Amino acid sequence: MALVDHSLSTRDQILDLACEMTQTRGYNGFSFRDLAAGVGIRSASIHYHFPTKADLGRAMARRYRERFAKSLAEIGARDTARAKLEAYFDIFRRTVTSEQGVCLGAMMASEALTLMPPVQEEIRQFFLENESWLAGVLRAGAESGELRLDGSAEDVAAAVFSALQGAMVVSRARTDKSSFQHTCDWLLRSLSTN
Amino acid sequence: MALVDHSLSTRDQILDLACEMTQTRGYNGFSFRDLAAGVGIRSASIHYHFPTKADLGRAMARRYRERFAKSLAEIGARDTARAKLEAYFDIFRRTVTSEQGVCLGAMMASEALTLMPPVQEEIRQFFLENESWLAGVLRAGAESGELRLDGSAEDVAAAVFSALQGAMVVSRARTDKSSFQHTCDWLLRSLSTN
DNA sequence: GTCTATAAACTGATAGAC
DNA sequence: GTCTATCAGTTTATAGAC
Repeated sequence: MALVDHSLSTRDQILDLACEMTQTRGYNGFSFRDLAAGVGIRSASIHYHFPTKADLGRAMARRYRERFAKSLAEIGARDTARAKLEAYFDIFRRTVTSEQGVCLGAMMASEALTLMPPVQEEIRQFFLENESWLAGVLRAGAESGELRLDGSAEDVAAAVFSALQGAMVVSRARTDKSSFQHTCDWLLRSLSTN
Repeated sequence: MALVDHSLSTRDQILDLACEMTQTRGYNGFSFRDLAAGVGIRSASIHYHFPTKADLGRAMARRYRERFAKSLAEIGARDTARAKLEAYFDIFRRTVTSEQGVCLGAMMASEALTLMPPVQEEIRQFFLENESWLAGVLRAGAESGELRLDGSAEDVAAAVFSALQGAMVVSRARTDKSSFQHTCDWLLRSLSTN
């Protein structure tokens, strides 16, 4: 578990560990003491950086969303729709394989009723940005003849996004971890014209 | 929240409420006191029916799996593959619309690292049974010419199941709740020959 | 079966010294 | 920024009366 990069600021170490624990155990599955033990300080010191757990939750969700937005902008520079989709799928595959966790957005959405409204809003925005980006990629791919869409770009984007999120969750309960990759492959086949 | 059928045995009332709270708030998002308050007894009395929370978790997971197996057997008697798939999707849509929650299996898989191994095993089995049933439906539909599969029945089953699970999670963070239905529709279109 | 009473551990959080 | 010390509230769980 819980390896932290001690060259980072304490605040970033806390944020990193909190994200990892949320993605693997859930927001209600770790405590300030867990964070303190991982970072190597006392739990009271966590409150200096994040007064309440809700503050920590909001900071996690916002940073995750912002980093994702940056990644999407980078991936958007690729040539083909297929290359963009593959790079996008790769982000989530790294989460599944390295951390053994699920998307922070999916985990927080699952536990949304136990979270403060500002955190819920960050997650809602995260989903919107992902589906909007995906819809753009799909639309362009369909117009260039590279992809075929069985429905509006928005609906297909929501379905593809849902499939990825679900594949991460399902993969956790499986001994055979290759199911995530199989679902990615199937999605690409379903969207391809040839 | 939390309306319980008082004509049932106390044990079943506890189980019902525990399932609902797990599906809406997560396994680590409710306490014995919450259950006691909902059922109308004291938290100590919960321990008479379920000595530990792990026992409660195992009972929830097992009952959910068994009820699902019964539903799958019933749905399997329908005529066409399409009718079976629609009835199957309906099970999950009821979860999304009425309880505003996600599948118990998905929630417990997300929080798996905080659960005892016997509970994890129930969830693993639940996923296997669902995907196996789905693969059977898809295979029969493909052989009869009703469906077209872009891949093995097992892989497509895993992808469809993932998409449904993910659609429930995503739907929770959305103001527009119709996204679940749109994903179901897209799945049916993607699998249909006409 | 449910109750009261209680335990022991843990939770998020604060005050104040260094 | 981090510490010690401490708080009030909550958690799962047990003992024993009714």
